[in-house]
Amino acid sequence: MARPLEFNRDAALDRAMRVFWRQGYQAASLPDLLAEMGISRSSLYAAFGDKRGLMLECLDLFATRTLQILARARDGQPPLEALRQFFDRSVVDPPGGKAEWGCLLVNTVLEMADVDDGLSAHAAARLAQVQAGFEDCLRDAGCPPAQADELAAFLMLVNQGLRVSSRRAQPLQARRDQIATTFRVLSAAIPTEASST
Amino acid sequence: MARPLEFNRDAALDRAMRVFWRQGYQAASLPDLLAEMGISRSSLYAAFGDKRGLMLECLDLFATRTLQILARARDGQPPLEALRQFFDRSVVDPPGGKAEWGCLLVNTVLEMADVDDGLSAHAAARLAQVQAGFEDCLRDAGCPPAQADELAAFLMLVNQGLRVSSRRAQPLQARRDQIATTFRVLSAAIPTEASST
DNA sequence: GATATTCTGGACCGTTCAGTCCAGAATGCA
DNA sequence: TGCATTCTGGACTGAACGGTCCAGAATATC
Repeated sequence: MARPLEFNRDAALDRAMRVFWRQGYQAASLPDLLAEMGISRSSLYAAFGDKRGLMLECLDLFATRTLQILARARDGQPPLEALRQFFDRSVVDPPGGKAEWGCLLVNTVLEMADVDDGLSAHAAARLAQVQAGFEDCLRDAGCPPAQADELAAFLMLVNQGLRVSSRRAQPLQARRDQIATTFRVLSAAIPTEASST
Repeated sequence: MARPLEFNRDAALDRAMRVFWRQGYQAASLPDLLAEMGISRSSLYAAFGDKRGLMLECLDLFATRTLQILARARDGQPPLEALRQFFDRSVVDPPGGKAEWGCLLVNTVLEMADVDDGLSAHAAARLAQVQAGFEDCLRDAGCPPAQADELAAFLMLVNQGLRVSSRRAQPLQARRDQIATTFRVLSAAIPTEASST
């Protein structure tokens, strides 16, 4: 009944996600977050509980966005080509800056393992959802279930590796080559109609 | 000329490396390190400068050990089989506990990117040395130079991915399968005499 | 055994952290 | 216009951080 306005919660969450994405959970201080989100301490604690709760929501948001990117790539395109496009996009799309930030889920799994197992496990679970998305895609491409499972795990392996590469100083072309190698090698292993090249 | 004894510097460094390996740079507090190393604050600062200097030495130690493992695997064994053994060992060898800690270099590249670029770059440079070791191995296996470069990058990609997997809750068998898939797929791509399977 | 030199335990420092709290600003309703 | 209610900036708190310092323990030489 009074002062119904706040800030835009979704926008603030999006900003917070970028801070965690770039700096990691521990190095993202409250002042860092507040400055980027453009709100004050009280507002953050009222809206998100605490730093850890905010992080959990950021992990969910990141996973949702990742799954959306995959779903969009699948729209009206052969499944293998969709996967290739997903990987290409993941390497080329810097969030705005000049340097890549990798994958928030991968970053968090590594940073928080043996530090906050709950956070690490939460990120790992979201990563498993993405892997399930790969598997779905491969079944669509004609893989028998057992092989779809195996190759989805392999694709997740490559995805994880790429996200590490993107935080090393490697030039963009090197990562593109790694993707090309992966799909060249992968196409040869799939007994269905292969994608281009 | 007086009190020449200290603690064993190498042993202390080895202990410190394990703490950084398990917990990461930021979460490893001085009390954590001192307790594990069994020395006191003064001794640490006298011997290693500061926390960051200690970390740099730990990164070097880890890289040296990793290269030694690869060199030992190459001894009297076909190069491709040596690579496979290197990966198998890296997955099976837990440092003592029940959970895997991944790779200190990979962990550090991710954790410290955009937080302490110097540390991240140092770890990345050591990772490049390991990649050069892969490349050397592949040339030995009969790969032409250009392909050795490409496949070494691919192997490093897989290595990075595996180190992430090992910090997720995935069962050991899943990671073994990922390695098997990788080498099955890799063998098909090498135009030399392939390794077993 | 005395002394000079080096090492070590632990108290101490300023800084920064995540989280709490309250006074005051802002708004919907009457 | 005035009140009830909700939001917000910023001061504040206790704890933990990395790093410094010094008094005292320990030893090689004489």
